[in-house]
Amino acid sequence: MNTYTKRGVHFAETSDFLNCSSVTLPKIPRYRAIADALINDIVKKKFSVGSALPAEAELCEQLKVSRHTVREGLRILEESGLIVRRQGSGSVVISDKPPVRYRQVVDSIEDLHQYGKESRLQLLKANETPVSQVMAARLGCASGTFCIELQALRSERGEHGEAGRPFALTHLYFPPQTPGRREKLLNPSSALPVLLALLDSRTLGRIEQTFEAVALDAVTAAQLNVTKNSPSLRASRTYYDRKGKLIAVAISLHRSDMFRYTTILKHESS
Amino acid sequence: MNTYTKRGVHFAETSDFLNCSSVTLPKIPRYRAIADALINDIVKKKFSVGSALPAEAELCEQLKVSRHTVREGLRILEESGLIVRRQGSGSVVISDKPPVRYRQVVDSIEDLHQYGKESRLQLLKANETPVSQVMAARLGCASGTFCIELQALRSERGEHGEAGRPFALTHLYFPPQTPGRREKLLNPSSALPVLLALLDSRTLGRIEQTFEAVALDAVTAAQLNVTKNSPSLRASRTYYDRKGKLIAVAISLHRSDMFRYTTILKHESS
DNA sequence: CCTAATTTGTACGTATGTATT
DNA sequence: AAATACATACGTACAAATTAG
Repeated sequence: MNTYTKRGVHFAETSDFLNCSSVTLPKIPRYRAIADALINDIVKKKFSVGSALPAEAELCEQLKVSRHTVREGLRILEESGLIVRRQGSGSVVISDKPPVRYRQVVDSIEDLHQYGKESRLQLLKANETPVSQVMAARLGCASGTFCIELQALRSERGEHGEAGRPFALTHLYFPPQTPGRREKLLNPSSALPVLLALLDSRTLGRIEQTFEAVALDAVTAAQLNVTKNSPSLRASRTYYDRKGKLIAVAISLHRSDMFRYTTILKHESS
Repeated sequence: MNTYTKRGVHFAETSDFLNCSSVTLPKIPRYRAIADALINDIVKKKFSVGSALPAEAELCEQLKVSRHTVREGLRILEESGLIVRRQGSGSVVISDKPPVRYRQVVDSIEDLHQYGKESRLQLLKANETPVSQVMAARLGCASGTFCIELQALRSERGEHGEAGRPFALTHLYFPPQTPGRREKLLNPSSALPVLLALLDSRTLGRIEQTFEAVALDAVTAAQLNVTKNSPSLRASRTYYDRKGKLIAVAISLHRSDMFRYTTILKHESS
């Protein structure tokens, strides 16, 4: 195949099976056909990951279509995560995997936690403790420094808003905070609003959650009103803001008979 | 606000703070401003869910911009899941929630199951059984009809490819199949390839998975080499094809000390 | 059932702005 | 500073789907 280099990046000629412009395809729009051809070229390694696609103007010429049509096609590749487009620079291939993906969409934090509106969060404790070695690693602070630890209980909501049966006990750990926020987090009356603000969708950028089954220790079992060694679903979540900075680590233990976690994954429509 | 009805749907005037066309905004493109204004109108309930947005041509007039610009703006609303656009019909508001979403992306089925390449799947049993009432509901077939049940064990992969310690026991249930596929699934030597083909990314459209903690019964505990009543992470998965037809139900029980499930959710960049 | 009007989809052309090289 | 390349934005025309009558 014909290849050449321009402005420091490697180029290649596009697939030319589109140039048979006399053939009128049944229903597929031109921009879709262009996208398919380019995707085909990428998965067939005619454009390797890291190399640039021909410029839009060049594609127009090669494919004998308007720039609008080319851009519409490139948009598909961009949305599929195959290329990135940068003004002044060009379009660069960033992946050669065909766009087969499944995704779980979570519309809100409440959605993520799946506790539902029929539950009630109650703050049990708020204190400052020296972090253990394991937690230090997870919180990204030196072991021995003081972190803020909150303990909260989530219960069914009764008819009149009072707490019903408890079903989840959560330990929350915060890395060292600014003095103002530290005060608020340690004060039981102001901690909950601050907590909700910190874990709000406007601040959150990424959440990592891990599920495992554990046997409950005696203390936690008592708090959840079950017998010692009952099986429990443990959800460990690490919250990061949009810049990637760690906000908090939360570890929740659930009564297995009252809580389960469901996700729905859908194939991305092409 | 001024409202009117046309072609059976309720309309309202758009926010007019964009009409001050003499004000040149610093950096925000016009299509973005139009999108923001429309989103604002939707969350402020000026357009209620289920009602139609003004036609593109009308928006052009109201906002004094070209149709291209309006369409670019509407595209943002569509990608955010706030509206659907239908040729010949119009754009209808389908949600008034601000577009805050998190997504988990799973690139493949292996990714979904998180067993890794260091594991080995071994078929234990394959038989046909009358479905219980609960399974009948889940499989969408009449209770009493025969379904195919497979039992498989997933183990660590040893140095030479042999099975190491087992860590997951999976029960698979298939609704009544065509005779040909039924034979293959019941034959231990051909079942695995068929299974993998059925749960391939080309056929799968949707997966629903639920996690909960359970205490292992004596039989399963023995198969996983742990003591009875050990806590176990149970993953129940229902697989559907792209048309929404149920393919199979799988229930996996895991050794809690050898398996946990992690998902990473990222905020969708706007 | 058919026709006309409406509305979005596709596609062309052109010009200018802005970031990168 | 100049050339290159993508982004934004104007305009026009026709196609295809839907809806109204």
